Amino acid sequence: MKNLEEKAEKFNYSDLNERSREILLGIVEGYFGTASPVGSKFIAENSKLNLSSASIRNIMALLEEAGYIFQPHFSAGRIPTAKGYKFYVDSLMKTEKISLKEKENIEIRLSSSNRDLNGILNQVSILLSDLSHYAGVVLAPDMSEANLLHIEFIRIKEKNILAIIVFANGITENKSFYITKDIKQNELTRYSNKLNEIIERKNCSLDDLKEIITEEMHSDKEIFSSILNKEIFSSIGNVSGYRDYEHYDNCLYVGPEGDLIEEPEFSNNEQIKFLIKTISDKKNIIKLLGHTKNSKTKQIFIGSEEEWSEISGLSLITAPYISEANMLRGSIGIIGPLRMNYSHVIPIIDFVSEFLSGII
Amino acid sequence: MKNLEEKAEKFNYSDLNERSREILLGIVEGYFGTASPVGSKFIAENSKLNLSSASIRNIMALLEEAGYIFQPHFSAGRIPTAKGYKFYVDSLMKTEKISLKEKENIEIRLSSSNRDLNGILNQVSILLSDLSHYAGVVLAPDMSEANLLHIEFIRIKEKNILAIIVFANGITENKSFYITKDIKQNELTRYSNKLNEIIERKNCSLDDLKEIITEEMHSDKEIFSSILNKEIFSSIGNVSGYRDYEHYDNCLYVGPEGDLIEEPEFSNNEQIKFLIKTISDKKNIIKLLGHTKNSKTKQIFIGSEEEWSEISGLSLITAPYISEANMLRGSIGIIGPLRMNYSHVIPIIDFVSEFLSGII
DNA sequence: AATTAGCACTCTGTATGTTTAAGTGCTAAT
DNA sequence: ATTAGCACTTAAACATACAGAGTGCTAATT
Repeated sequence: MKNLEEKAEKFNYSDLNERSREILLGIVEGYFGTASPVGSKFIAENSKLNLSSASIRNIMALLEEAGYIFQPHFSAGRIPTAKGYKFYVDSLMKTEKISLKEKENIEIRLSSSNRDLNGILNQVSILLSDLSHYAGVVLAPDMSEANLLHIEFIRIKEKNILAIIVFANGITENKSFYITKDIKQNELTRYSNKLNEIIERKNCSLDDLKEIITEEMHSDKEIFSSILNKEIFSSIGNVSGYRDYEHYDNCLYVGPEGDLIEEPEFSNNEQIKFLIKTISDKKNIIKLLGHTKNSKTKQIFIGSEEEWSEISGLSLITAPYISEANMLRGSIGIIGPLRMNYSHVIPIIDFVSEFLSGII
Repeated sequence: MKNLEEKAEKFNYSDLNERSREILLGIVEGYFGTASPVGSKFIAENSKLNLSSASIRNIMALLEEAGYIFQPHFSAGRIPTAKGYKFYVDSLMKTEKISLKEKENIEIRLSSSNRDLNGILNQVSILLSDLSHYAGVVLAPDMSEANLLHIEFIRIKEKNILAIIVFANGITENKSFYITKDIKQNELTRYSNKLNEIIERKNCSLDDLKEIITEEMHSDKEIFSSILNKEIFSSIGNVSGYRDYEHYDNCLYVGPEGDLIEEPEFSNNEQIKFLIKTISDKKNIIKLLGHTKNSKTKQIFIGSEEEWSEISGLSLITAPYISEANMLRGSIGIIGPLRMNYSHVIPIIDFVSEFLSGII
């Protein structure tokens, strides 16, 4: 059938014609509804197109040849491929508007008085799960560039110091560490007073502070020539575990996946196990969310054998959140089946990422 | 068969005779190994008892009548009931000793320099999962009775204050809140200096501090008659979310359940869903861990239809951890199948709870 | 009196064959 | 260019047969 191949070759992103688009849309949305393969008869009866099932079949053969849909077995209907979903999301889908009720829900749940970073991000992951009925995930921001408000050192016991770092947005980080020589509390206090004075004067980030101190060391030798600088600052230098993948438990928040396992694609035992393992393996999800954190726009990862195989059979919708004032960057996402309700989930992701950007 | 009933009636905890004990042990351990019902022939061949399968069958009928074992269907072997497991754990089991390698592993992984409570408890939950190959859970302690080391108030913005509370063990809590009238930073500093002076003098807990302030208010009106006391103290009064079940996300840490779903009891789809939902529903687990937190000893919850039905089909082994010095109390646990490797898991729970008691 | 060999019986799981329903691709007619 | 019609393919549902595991009971044995 050379003819078929030739025709199919023309089916790329730019020039799927109106009829093919309509049929692909019918297959994707039909599959969303029933979770089972969509046949030509169904399309013939349910689409605007006034065509017989036989004509639909001809076009379906083309769409299959071009890689947008496939048959699980010979006499079954069609299911969208990753390419098919992608085309749907990019060109066919009409996103719903987020409802006022949902908006209010989000605002109420994220306006708690708690300003602890852990608490907020954890809450967001749960919120995303609740709203989408899939699994919400949140990647914590790297705080090293955020503006500081206050630093405090407290002597816990001999040679053991606790650093409390408060950022301008009210978010705090604690870090305890050991030094080689004991320092009394009042000396620590003098040191932190000095740092706070610099912070107030210069309105700077942790990274900035490091540089400034190196300069000022010369002018105020009494305080800055001690072991304080070297040891303390190398310890508090890497707050917010994100940089080291060793401690990746601290930088990814995963909401409950309870509703997700009820989806029909997870009625098979192997698939449910793959789902659980995929969600448990934070490394992969961090990697994908990392992509988005460093980009500036929403991204959609559709897992297939060829691309994003680490989430093969699953879809991950992500968006970055950015606090301009503090240079904070992180990302949020929702993990669901390929057959995800994209038009509902995407506005949620958009709104939450925007709202989160505002409050951190 | 009146005879059977009469004999079975005598089978209670105290007087299972040697032979019955041996057979029950054989069934429990046989079932541990194969995950499928154990028949009389298997016992006849694998136990010390030199009896024919027919004799074994007679006793099995008694054990069944007494409720220690049951048959999933007429011509199947026997499976222990919850009562059977309980008897095994209480009277038949010989616990293994924890290996030196495991001990070292635990010590290394819990000796990180990070003194953040979240970090430690999260790490423990993961550690328990890793060691047991089931799901580790950790209930956070209620900090209201722990001795204080330091309190600090920082003005974030107008009418918005951040309280940093450092406990004597180096664990910190942060809480941001709003007050009705703005207070300048230097007044806040004076106030916290006063509190820290009391803390140093009296070596007290947050609850104690509340009382002391009420007394001292009269002697130092300038500081203590302000709105500081009423508003600030009512805000920092309830640290550590444990008391309010609303925020139960903050007080339970659940380790990865990845290995657990590979157990043969979860090959059925409904069971795997029940497992995921049970583990996701933190409320129930908090309730059970709460039992142990307030008791002083290890506890084993064996979920059946009648008892602990919230974890029906699962087993939860728990132990409290207690820091005598700070009056801190919490509990840890491992969730697994009924057919759990109790003799291996129990020493792990014991060691980890003891070690954790030592470091917090 | 306790134990056991032997046997009929029950139930599950697997293999096998049959039927039904859904859906296709192709050809010939419109 | 479209469609009606048809032969073909496959999965799923159902029925049947059968082997295997394990039981309870009875009669024989120790």
